Amino acid sequence: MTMLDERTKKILYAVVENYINFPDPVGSRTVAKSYSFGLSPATIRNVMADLEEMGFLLQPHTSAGRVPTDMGYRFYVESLVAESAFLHKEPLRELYKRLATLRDNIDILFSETTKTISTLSHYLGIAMSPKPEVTTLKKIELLKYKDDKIAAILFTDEGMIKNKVISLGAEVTQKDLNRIAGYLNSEFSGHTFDEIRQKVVQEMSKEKIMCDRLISRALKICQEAFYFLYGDLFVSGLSEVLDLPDFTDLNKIKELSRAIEDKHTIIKLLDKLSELDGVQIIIGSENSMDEMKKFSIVVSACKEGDRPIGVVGIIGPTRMNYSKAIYIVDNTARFITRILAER
Amino acid sequence: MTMLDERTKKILYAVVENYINFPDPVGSRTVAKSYSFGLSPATIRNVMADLEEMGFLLQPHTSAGRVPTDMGYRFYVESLVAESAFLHKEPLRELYKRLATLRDNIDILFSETTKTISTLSHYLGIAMSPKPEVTTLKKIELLKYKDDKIAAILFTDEGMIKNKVISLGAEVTQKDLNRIAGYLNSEFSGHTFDEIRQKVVQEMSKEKIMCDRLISRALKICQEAFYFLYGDLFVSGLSEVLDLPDFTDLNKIKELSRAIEDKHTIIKLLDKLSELDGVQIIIGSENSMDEMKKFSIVVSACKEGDRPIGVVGIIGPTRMNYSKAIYIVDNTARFITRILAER
DNA sequence: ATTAGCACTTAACCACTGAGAGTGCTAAAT
DNA sequence: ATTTAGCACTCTCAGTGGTTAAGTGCTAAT
Repeated sequence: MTMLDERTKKILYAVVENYINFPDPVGSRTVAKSYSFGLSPATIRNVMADLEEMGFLLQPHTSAGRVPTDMGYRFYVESLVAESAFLHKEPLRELYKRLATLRDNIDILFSETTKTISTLSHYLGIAMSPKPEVTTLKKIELLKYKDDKIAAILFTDEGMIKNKVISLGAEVTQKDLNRIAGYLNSEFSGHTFDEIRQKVVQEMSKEKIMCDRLISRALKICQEAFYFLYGDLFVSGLSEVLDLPDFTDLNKIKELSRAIEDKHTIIKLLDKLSELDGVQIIIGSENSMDEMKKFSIVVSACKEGDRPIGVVGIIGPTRMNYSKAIYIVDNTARFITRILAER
Repeated sequence: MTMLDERTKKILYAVVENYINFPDPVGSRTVAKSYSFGLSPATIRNVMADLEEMGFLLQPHTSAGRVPTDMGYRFYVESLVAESAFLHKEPLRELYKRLATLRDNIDILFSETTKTISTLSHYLGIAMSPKPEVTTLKKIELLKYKDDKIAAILFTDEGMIKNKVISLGAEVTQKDLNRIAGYLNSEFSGHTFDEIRQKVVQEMSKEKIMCDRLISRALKICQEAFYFLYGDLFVSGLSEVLDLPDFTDLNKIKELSRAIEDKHTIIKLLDKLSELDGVQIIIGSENSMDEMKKFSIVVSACKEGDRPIGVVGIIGPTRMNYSKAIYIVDNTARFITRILAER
């Protein structure tokens, strides 16, 4: 990381903070006045010119003040994280009370969590249940549904319940289903969905096993049941962000709405992030998705031991109140982690 | 309905259609030219002035052409419906093929349907599963989940599967759960969720019954299970509508996004509409929700016999291609109805 | 090294203008 | 009695120029 002397840093932080609070390019005069450095605007100007040269700031046009670049925000955020500035605040427990009552129904819990996050932050709240790769099966139940159709109910260790209707092509009795379920549970419970998929493919290639009608049927059911299950992504608060001065540009709105409608790419991104610990921050162009290069993401995984059981976070403009965002995300993730652990 | 002579009607329709195709106020010249009435602009002007007086058209400003009012659109749409203009087109079967494969998992079916509708129409696609008032219980299964928690799996005649985790406060064996489920099924299957809720309240007031530990426990489970289940609303295609010239106004976008984020009010509206047959159209100010007074809604219920099993539709600007919208909604609703019936 | 002073740049605002589109009205034509 | 041509009028829109205010970079003095 580039080394900056203390004074230069302070001025950079001042610019960033001022811009976060007031969405106008900030000039040397403003910095000199509001942050009592005991320096004249002229000196500040020199420093700001240096900062611009180094790529931390830029001028929208010659006669305007400066605005942080993504690199500028990054530098600022690193200092926040280093000082854990966001930890010095009150926890939000009060506001989460309602969420605690939803602990047993994880989908609703996550979707409500996004609403809480978005009203708290005035940015987009996001939450995602774990990706199937790491979801471990607790129990599978098979219920006769109608004619040749059965319902497979999958219980995961993370507390999700997924159900899927499967057409078998031939009627099966509930008794048989119970035996099949018993077999599947003994074989697969405790394994991740990914492992199960692989195992199924392996097993199905063995001829001996496939001769057993029951087992072969069981494996086919399994293949169906675990096919194309993915983490659910919840997003809310679009109307919140539309009130921000950052979103007066119609194109930016379009990009954002395209990004959140094409959930797939966001899911992929969050999947990656869900493996890391603590609050993760991605600022503007650091983002690999094109549609997201004008936005920042602040997320944190909820973990049970080492296993991720969900991700919560915020999407907002790069001109985001990172301190507040980190604080909210960190608190929420800890809270969700806690109530899911107590479950 | 106001009586208009044939020529006046034709001119009104011409204005509406032109405006739907080109989003600029339409002038007398344009009408005279493009719709070969054999009339001069001056005559058209007189007629248009009449139409304005009657409230079918209005001028954004003195020197502009005319734009239809909601009443103008209404009159136009009535004529479309009367002639079933939208029926003379090819059915969309090809495009629906993918949807048919999802018939067993109604939530995914509905959410994918909204995507299909929005890409076809370039407006917002909406779909909703039936409200609990009319949803009838097919079967309830109770599964032991963890400690004192059980999972209730509700199968409905409409093909939905809902699950809910319930804390009992005391452990119960799976055997007991099966007996409880048996009791609940014999009592309640075939009834709507609403009826069940009422019945539960009634039963619970009878002292004799509540003495039976099993039954009292069963009723408590039921009360929990059927509490706060509501129809799921799916919406997609926001990025589609943002490309329309009607949505250059940021405020309009805000209103729309507020409306679709506050799903509750839309759900209430669709609930009402789901009881009616055929395509229902609500134009702008006809809408009772304030946030929706600048938009139009075209919906159709999917029914199995008399029972609504879902609603599909479109939300778009009042300057909507109603003919196309009606056509898409009508076709989609019929298609969904059909594949759900074959199920 | 810092700062005061000053010339310079630019966006934002405003008033003004002319072109263009479309109207309503009146008087002529059918 | 309708329809139409003609014309004056109205209003938006895009472009122009001038002014202001903010903020800069540079230079020379501190």
